Amino acid sequence: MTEKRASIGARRNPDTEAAVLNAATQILAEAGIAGLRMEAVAKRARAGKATLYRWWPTRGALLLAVYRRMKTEDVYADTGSLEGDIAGVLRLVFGHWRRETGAVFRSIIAAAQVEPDVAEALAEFRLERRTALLAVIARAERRGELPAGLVPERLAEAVIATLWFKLLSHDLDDDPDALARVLTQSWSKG
Amino acid sequence: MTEKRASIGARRNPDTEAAVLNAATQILAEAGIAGLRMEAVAKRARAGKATLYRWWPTRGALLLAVYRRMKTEDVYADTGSLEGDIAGVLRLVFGHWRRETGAVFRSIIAAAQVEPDVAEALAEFRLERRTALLAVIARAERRGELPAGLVPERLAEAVIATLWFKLLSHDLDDDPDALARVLTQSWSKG
Amino acid sequence: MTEKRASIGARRNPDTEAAVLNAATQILAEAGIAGLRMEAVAKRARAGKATLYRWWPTRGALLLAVYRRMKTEDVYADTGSLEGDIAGVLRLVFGHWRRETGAVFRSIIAAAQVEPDVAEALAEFRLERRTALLAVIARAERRGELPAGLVPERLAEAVIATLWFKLLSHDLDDDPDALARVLTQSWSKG
Amino acid sequence: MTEKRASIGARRNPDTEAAVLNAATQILAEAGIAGLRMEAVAKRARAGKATLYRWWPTRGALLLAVYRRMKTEDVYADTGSLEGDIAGVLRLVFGHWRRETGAVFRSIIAAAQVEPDVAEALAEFRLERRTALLAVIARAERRGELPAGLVPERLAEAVIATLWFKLLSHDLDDDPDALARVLTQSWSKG
DNA sequence: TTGTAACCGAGACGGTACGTCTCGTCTTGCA
DNA sequence: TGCAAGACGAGACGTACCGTCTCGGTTACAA
Repeated sequence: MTEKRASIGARRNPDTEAAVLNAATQILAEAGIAGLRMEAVAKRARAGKATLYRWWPTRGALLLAVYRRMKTEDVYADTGSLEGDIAGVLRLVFGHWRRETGAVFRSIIAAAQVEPDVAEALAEFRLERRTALLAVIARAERRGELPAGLVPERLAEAVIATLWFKLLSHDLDDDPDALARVLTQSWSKG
Repeated sequence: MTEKRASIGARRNPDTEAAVLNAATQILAEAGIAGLRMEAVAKRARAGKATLYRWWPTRGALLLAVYRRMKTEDVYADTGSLEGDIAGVLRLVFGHWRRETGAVFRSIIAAAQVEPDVAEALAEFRLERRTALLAVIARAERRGELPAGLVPERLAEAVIATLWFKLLSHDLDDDPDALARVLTQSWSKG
Repeated sequence: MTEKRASIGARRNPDTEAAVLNAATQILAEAGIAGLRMEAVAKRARAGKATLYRWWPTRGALLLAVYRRMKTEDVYADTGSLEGDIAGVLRLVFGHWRRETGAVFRSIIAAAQVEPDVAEALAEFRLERRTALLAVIARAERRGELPAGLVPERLAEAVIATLWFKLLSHDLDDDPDALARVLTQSWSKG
Repeated sequence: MTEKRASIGARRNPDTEAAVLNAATQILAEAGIAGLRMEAVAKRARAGKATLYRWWPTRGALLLAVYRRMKTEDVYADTGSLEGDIAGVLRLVFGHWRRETGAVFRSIIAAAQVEPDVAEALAEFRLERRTALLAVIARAERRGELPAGLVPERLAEAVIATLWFKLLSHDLDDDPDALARVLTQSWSKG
């Protein structure tokens, strides 16, 4: 990393952005969302407060930027069955959240209740996840696996609801297979 | 309202408690959780800040007290079928939340991510609801309605997950019947 | 001491008074006048705040009561000369103040700048001391020791001024003989 | 007056300092030291409390700043005799104190009993005055006016003691000439 | 003998001020 | 010329005491 960042002209300095996001990520890890103070982030990043406010006008904006940088592109593997695929999704997301991003996403849900821009971004995240899940369900449909009457959108939402609920309940160690079984109602097929 | 509240001796004054909870409820309605400042509550209730902190040491404690006072004892009607019963539960809770308590409960979920005491109380609420739902499911079991393999606790949790998700997604006007159908997998019976 | 003091009927309880003054004295010794809080005195004395305020309505009143209880009746010895007598007075008062009452009297002077009742009591103390000093000077006059033109009241005041000044300057270890020499102008006689 | 003061960059704003000291001076004049509350000063000066505490961490520091700004450079006139010079000093100081600074200096003496930084500043004031008085006495010595055995430092201290005593006794209207006569023992020369 | 009056400890009450903290805005001076 | 540095006004935070009050109980004295 450059020892001394400064202006690179009349445009955003990527070094500064990186320093700020790193600082915010560290602080989040150390002190949680309650410790994520604009002033502290600026100080730790050796950035001016004005600079911070210029690019991330609210705590929520900063939070979102951190999360976006952490988020990896999930690829949902094909296990050959809907139940297995859903279990895979749960396992994958729980894994990410347990390792690092869980606390941040939890904070985003909390912040979304207060800051409208975060609420908007959260809605967008939800839709993104929904789209990905619909692809998984469509795959099962192509396999002819879907029971009659199942509405893909409803199932996708139920999966997201389960994910959020487990995150907010601090219960990310629950069994993804059991959860997937409930969601896909496999008992009805026995 | 009493013109003059004050000490009634070396013990808690119920008038003061009522005044504080009323003030907090009003402020929550007017300004949301972000406007729920201890200072503002004390001022509006014409109570001293020390009094406030004596009985409700954190914003979360106050929030919980407000919610507890608003909460009515839900009685889940017997509709004759599990799907109908679950739909009834969703309809009832959505109704309450839409009318008044939704914003407060949303705030509680948000606050629970920061304040441990709120988190604890929220966990307790969750268990309470779970117990009530298990009673509904047990009723269905007695009717011989439950599919083989269904784990009541899992279903109960799925219902709560749906409730929370819809609350946090500001989607309390969704169709309870459709949601209940997904939760109880009625398609498998068609 | 009685384990539990309480009312002894419709009259003042001397045990309570003693407990309060003891508590106040201890607190003054430990924490100075800044630590002399009504609340702290009541707690330490195991007395109710109402009781405290009934008998000592202000901090100043309490301060005065403590000082009055500590003050001993000074007897100014006859050394045979005015200068010696004055030196004796200084030595005696400095001794008292150094040992214990100095801090309290300093607090009284400070409190007198704020609370009128303390100011009044301080004026009274001043007069008391003046009277005692005038007796010493009168003794010298009877010995024919007084220079022509000396106004006894002026000398008495100068002695008190010196006492106060040394107390407020935290300089109670200064030499009483040297001070007495200046006050009685012995150089003029050599 | 400027309508709106604010930051002038990363350094102290003299306008703010002036506003604060003006506010403090006014409040002292109106309500005395008991009314000199940090909160009130901040409000009246339209300054933030943080700003106040940044530059004047204690009430004593504020008091000192006010006094220093009020203090004028005393020039002690040469009357041709020691007694006259001392009388002049007393008259001059009494005059200042009567007009305006007396209450403030009294407050400083009181505050010095509680706050160590004020005590320190007071000691400094004392030394300053002592030095000025020693110059007056040296002038008399050059005139050959000083009695044998007179210790200039002792006389200087006696003058200061008299000044303080009269201030604390609210007796600034006493006759400077009579006081000077006692201090310089003119009776011994008659 | 029985009020009843004043005392007592306790501590809740509405308040005020404290000193700290964070916010978001603003200049300035350095690089 | 863009950024770090940080001063600024504003005001909420949680704490500490203030002086007043009511409580429930105790004791002494008057009726």
